[in-house]
Amino acid sequence: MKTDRTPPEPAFHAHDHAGCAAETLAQAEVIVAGRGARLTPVRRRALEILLEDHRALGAYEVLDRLAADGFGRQPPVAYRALDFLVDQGLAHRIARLNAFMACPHPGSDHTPTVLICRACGSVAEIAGEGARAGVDQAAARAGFKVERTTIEALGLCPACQTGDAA
Amino acid sequence: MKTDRTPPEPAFHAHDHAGCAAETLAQAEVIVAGRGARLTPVRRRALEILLEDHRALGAYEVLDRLAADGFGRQPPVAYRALDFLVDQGLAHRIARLNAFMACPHPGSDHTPTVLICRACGSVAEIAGEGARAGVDQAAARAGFKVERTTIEALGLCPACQTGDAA
DNA sequence: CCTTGACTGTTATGCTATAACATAATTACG
DNA sequence: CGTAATTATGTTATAGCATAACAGTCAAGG
Repeated sequence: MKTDRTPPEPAFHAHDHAGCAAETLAQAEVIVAGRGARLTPVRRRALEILLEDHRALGAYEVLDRLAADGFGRQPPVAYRALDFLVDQGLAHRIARLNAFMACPHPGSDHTPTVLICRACGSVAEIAGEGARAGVDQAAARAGFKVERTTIEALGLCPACQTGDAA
Repeated sequence: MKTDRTPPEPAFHAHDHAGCAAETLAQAEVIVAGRGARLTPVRRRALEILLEDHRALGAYEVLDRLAADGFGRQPPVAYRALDFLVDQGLAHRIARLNAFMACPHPGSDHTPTVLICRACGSVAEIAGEGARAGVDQAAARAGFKVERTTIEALGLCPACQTGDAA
């Protein structure tokens, strides 16, 4: 049995994506069940859609896909499924993009840092504990108590640094 | 003449706000002039509006205020003024809130960390260099080249930590 | 059963943001 | 100056993101 976490640089490298998605989905099942919540068909399908690619998808993109699969075609259908996934820690909302991505290693409490490639649009999540510590420290000096952080970086992924650096 | 910067914890404390706003506005004039850009009436007024309070304002709030002052009443009026201010570093967009705040210490190149009080809605900007270093370091391990960061924290400001901590 | 609560679906609406184009003001320069 | 180029303002229209409110459905437990 395989219980170890994806290594801390899961992001922009070629990998067995079908396997990576399947594994994450399996983890999701376990996590949700363990909490007494239900990974219903819409929710599961929404997660599958997010897992198809390491990109961020807008709610309406997800909605279109869900509608095509026979689910409802109204915005709340997508937003509810996505909100559920976010609540369960199975997906993240990317504030800068008003979009959503699957969490590549759900279950562990974490403070994600999201890396967004401005060239190819791919999105990766890395451990943000270092950055989070910096935020906490600076906030503490102002007497502020941090509860949640949004840490996102825009830049160039490894593949896109060759050539189109402008 | 006073050219020194606001100290690095400008945020949630009582202060001479009229003076703080006036001073920031004066700095803005200098900065903009130094770049050959123009702080036109709408732009100046938009900045004044943002400076009135240490809060984040939505574009449409700013728009209403501008319209009341005789400027145009259509969204692009506000968005253009706000985009200008953001470009010049005189204001920041807060991704989490889809809103804007005046930069309390414009002119210096900085990586702001934005602190958002979920209780009173006040917003403060603190130096984010520590957090930024954490982001850069973690990103470098993934081979990602960071260009811009969005670092925002939601929590409780000093004043709101007494009592309503729930 | 049948009640309760959770889930899905709908209609309707509101908020956020930008494209595209017309007019006016400012600046640069011959 | 005066006129061309540029920049800024304003408008209409539309696109994109998100949620409130309500109706019907389904599953689990008493």
